Amino acid sequence: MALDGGELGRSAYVGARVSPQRAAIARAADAMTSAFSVDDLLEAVRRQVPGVGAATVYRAVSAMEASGFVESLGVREGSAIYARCHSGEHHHHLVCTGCGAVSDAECPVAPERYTASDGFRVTGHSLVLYGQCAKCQSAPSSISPHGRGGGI
Amino acid sequence: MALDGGELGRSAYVGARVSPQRAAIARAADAMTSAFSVDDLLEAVRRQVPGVGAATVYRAVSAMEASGFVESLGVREGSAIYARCHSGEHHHHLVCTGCGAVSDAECPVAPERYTASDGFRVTGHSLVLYGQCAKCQSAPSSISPHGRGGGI
DNA sequence: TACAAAGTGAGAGTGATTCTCACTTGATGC
DNA sequence: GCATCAAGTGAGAATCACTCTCACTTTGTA
Repeated sequence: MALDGGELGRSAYVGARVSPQRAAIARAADAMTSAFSVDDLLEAVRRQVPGVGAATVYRAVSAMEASGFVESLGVREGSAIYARCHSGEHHHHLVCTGCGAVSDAECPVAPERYTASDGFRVTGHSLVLYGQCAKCQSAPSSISPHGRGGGI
Repeated sequence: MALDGGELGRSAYVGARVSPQRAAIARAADAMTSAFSVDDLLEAVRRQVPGVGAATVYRAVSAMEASGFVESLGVREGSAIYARCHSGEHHHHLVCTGCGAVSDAECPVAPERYTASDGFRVTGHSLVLYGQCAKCQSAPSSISPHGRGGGI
């Protein structure tokens, strides 16, 4: 990303004020190469801006999620995890089960393959892809999907 | 489902003991027509077996999830929600945003459409489809997907 | 510069989930 | 039928993520 703090802040908090704390939170989120929890983010932010409160980070994460700057990937070890969205388009995330690295992926859902049972009209979906990044393809896994992930 | 309590219990708790409490929990889960929280399940079970502890239901839900009898659909209003899986095959769930009704759906993910970026090898995925059941297609929605669900 | 709205930090509160422990029950072998 | 042991149970305490409140500060705008 080639955005400075101000640009980053404005794209992270669309229609809201960008305080120094929020700018730091956006920078920290942007710097994350893997999926992160609010706690990870808080720790990273406090390295830049000591004294930032947990409530501030929770509020900022909600705002960034509303702006599409980050996306929730579900829950890991009891806490919500997020990933930075580099694309404004509809897309999903590939999460490495080895190191937690996240990258954006095109949406592989083929709407024509829905079984239109019981008159159900599908309007949206939530998808996370799990697998292994190039680095981890010989290492054991540490993150598990919250559903049964197997068998694409 | 045409399974009696014992059959149901054995399919819900593969390789584990089936106590009367667990059988009741499996029956209650089986009777759920929509997505349910542990609290919903606890309430339903207590109508059959008063005095069942919350910890027992949490343990039973974990066991049922491990057996593939139910599947976690993520989080709604701060608590985990689950749906009964009627198919042992790889499948997903259609969740009605109006009434919470859940039905099984074939997997609409087309593996050939992955963008194989950075050498990432995809081994699994977690997908929930949102929309409206036939009954709700003229009513307002109440459940929201945890990610941005739009734009299939 | 003044002002209103929005953001902040601290800490208490809430609620879901897990853990512990003494007790009970089920499965198994004899 | 009985003994044994592992697994399950219920109660309640503990934990932890997250939210809420409140007094104060900062930001954007006119």
